Amino acid sequence: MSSSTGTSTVEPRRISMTPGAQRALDAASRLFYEHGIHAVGVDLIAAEAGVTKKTLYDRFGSKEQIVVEYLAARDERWRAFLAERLKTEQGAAERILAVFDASRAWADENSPRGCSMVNAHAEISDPSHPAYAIITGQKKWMLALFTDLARGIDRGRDRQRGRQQGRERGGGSAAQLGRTLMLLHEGALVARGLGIFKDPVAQAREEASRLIGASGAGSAGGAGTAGGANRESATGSTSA
Amino acid sequence: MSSSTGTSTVEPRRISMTPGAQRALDAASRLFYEHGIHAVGVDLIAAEAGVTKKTLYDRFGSKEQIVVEYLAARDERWRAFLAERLKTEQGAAERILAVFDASRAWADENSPRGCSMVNAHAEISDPSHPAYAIITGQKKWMLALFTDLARGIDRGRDRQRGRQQGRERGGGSAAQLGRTLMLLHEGALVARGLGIFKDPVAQAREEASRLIGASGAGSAGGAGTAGGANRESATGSTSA
DNA sequence: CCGCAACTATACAGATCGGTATAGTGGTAC
DNA sequence: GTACCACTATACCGATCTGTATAGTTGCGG
Repeated sequence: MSSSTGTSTVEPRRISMTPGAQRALDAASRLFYEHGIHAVGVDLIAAEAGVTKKTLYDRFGSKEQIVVEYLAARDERWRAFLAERLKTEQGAAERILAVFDASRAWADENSPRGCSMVNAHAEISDPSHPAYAIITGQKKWMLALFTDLARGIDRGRDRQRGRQQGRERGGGSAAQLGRTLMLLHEGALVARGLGIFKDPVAQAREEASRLIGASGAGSAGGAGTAGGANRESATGSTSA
Repeated sequence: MSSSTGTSTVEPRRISMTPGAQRALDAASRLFYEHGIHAVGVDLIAAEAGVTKKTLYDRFGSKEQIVVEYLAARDERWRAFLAERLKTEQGAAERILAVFDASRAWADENSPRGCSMVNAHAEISDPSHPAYAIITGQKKWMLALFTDLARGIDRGRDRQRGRQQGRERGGGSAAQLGRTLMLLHEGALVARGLGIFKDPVAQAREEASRLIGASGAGSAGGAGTAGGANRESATGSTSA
C-alpha cells in the first residue's frame, strides 16, 4: 500500500547534461558535500569546473536547481548502487544485511562525512523547497524498503513457528522491525560522519543480524526466487 | 578509562553575558537552529535581538564565536537537562530508558528539526574549527554514557547468569551494547528531524528496552543506590 | 556555407556578507 | 562629577553573493 509509491514521483532532470553541465554538476556535488550547500558559491563551482558562470546559468538557471540536480543525481546513484547489490541476494534476511553492506561500501567511497540527504536537510528548512521532497523521498523509500524486507522476515518466522500473530519478542510487526532497522541504519550513517567510533555501519549490521536472526530464523537457504513483497523496492528505478 | 574525560575540557565561556549579549545569543540560537548557520547573517541576528552590530562585536568578537557560544550553551543545557532526569533513576536499565525519555521530551520542545550538533556538523567541515570539538565532544560523551550504563546491564546479566563472560547473544560486551544504543539514539533524532515516521524516539526506546531486557534482566527493583559505573556520567557538569 | 548549440570572456548589477569606525546616550558607582 | 559600562545610531569598508548582459569563438550537421 505505502511501499514504493510513497508520495510523488521524482520528476526526471529536464536539463540537457552537456559536457560543461556535467563538469559543473560534478564539481558542485563534491563541493556541496564537502563544505555544505550555503558555504559554496556559484563562482567557486564555475571555477572548479572550468566553466563560466554564463554556462552554469544557461544550463541550470539557478543555484537552487543545481542543488536539486545534485541531490537527485545522488539519490539516483545510491538507488542504482543498492539495487545492484540486492539483486544477487534472495532471502529477506540476506537482503537486509546486504543493505547494510551496500551502505558501508557506499559510505567508504562516497560519504565519509555522513548522509548527503541528512546534511542537506540541515541546511534546507523550507519544506516547499524543491530539494526537500527529494530528501524526504529517499528516506521514506528506505523505510519502505526495510519494512518490505521485514515483512519477509516476519513471514519466515510465522512459517517456522506455526502462524503466531507476529508481535511478540524480537521486533513484532514488520512495520516495527522495519523502523528499527531504519533507526540503526540512519544512526550508523550519522555516527560515521561524526567519526565517534570505528565502523558504525558494521556495528549496525551486526545488530540487525541479531535482530532478524534472534529466533533462529533462516540464515541460509532462503526459499525460492525472492518473495514478491520486496520486488518493486529493489528494481524500482527512479520513482518515489 | 575513556569515559567522562574524553578529549579535552570545553573551555567555559569567557564573554560577559550582558543583557544585550544574552538577547543576541538567544536570537542567534533560534535562527541558527531553524535556518542553518551559514544561512543566517549577523545583521539579521542583531535585528532580531534588538541590538546593534556594534554590541554584537563588542561582546562576541566574531560570528564564529557566536556559533561556538550557541553550541556550547546548547550542549550545556542538554547535559543539565539529562542529568536532572537521570538522577532520580537508580538501575542501569532504568537510566538507559530515561535517556531516551529525556531525549524525547527535549526534542519535543527544543529539537523538532533534529540534533543541533549533527546539523551544525553538516555545515562545519573543518575539524580545526573551534565548534568542531564541541560537536564531537558531546557525541563522545553520549557514547561514554551509554557504554557506562551498558556496563551496569552487563554486570546485572553476569550476576543473574552466574558469571558468563559477557559476549554472547544480546549485545555482548558493554562497549558493543553502548554503541548499539548510541546508534538507535542518533538514528531516532535524525528520523525525527526528517519526519519520516511518528515518534522515532519512542520506537528507539522500545527497541532499547527489548535489548537490555532481552534475557529478562531487571526491569523493576534495580539494586541499591546506583552503581558507581555511571556516577560521573550523570553528574559531570560541563567537562568533556 | 550557413545556422545552431555550446561554449569563453568580461563586465556589471544590486544585495548581502563579516567586520570596523565614529559619535553619542543613559545609568551607576566611587 | 567624573569615569566607566552597556548600549544606540549610522555610516562605511572590501569582499562575496546570486544573477544578467554583451560580445565573440569553436565545432558540427544539413
